[in-house]
Amino acid sequence: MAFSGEHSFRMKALESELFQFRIGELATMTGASTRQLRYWESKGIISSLIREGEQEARVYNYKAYVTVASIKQFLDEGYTLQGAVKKTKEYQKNWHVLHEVIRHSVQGMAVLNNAPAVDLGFFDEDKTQRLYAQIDENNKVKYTVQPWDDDSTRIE
DNA sequence: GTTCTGACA
DNA sequence: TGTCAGTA
Repeated sequence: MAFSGEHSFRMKALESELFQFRIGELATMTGASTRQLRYWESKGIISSLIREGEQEARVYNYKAYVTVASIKQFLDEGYTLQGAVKKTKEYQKNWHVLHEVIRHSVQGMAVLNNAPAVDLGFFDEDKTQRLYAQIDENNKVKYTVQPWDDDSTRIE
């Protein structure tokens, strides 16, 4: 059966400089208060992007989000701020592994057998097969390896 | 309406 | 850390 993928879009890097938010949004996203975010920044635990003046609104990037989300999680688990920061730093050393795997794996959406699928990229070194993930009626993830067809319609 | 800094509890 | 004040 020939592969008939219809790639609707390609995911841009999560760390894109376009992926930014202000303190209120970051607070909502992570559950941390704006007071905490400012306090942590004053302690050098987190950092926002460079501001023109002190009165300018803070802008955070994806890295700040991941850091805050991690600290907040450990805080909720009962760690002190100091402990949560320590834990976060320990994991932070290895985040590049998760980051690279995700960046190289999830390449976008595709349509397989008339059903939505996540394009997980090439399955083999020779780049002849591609891995796709789909979910069934019970939301269980199913993986499918399909021969890569260079002639398939693709939107870059 | 949102964010900023500083101050008080 | 929450909250309120007075700004920008």
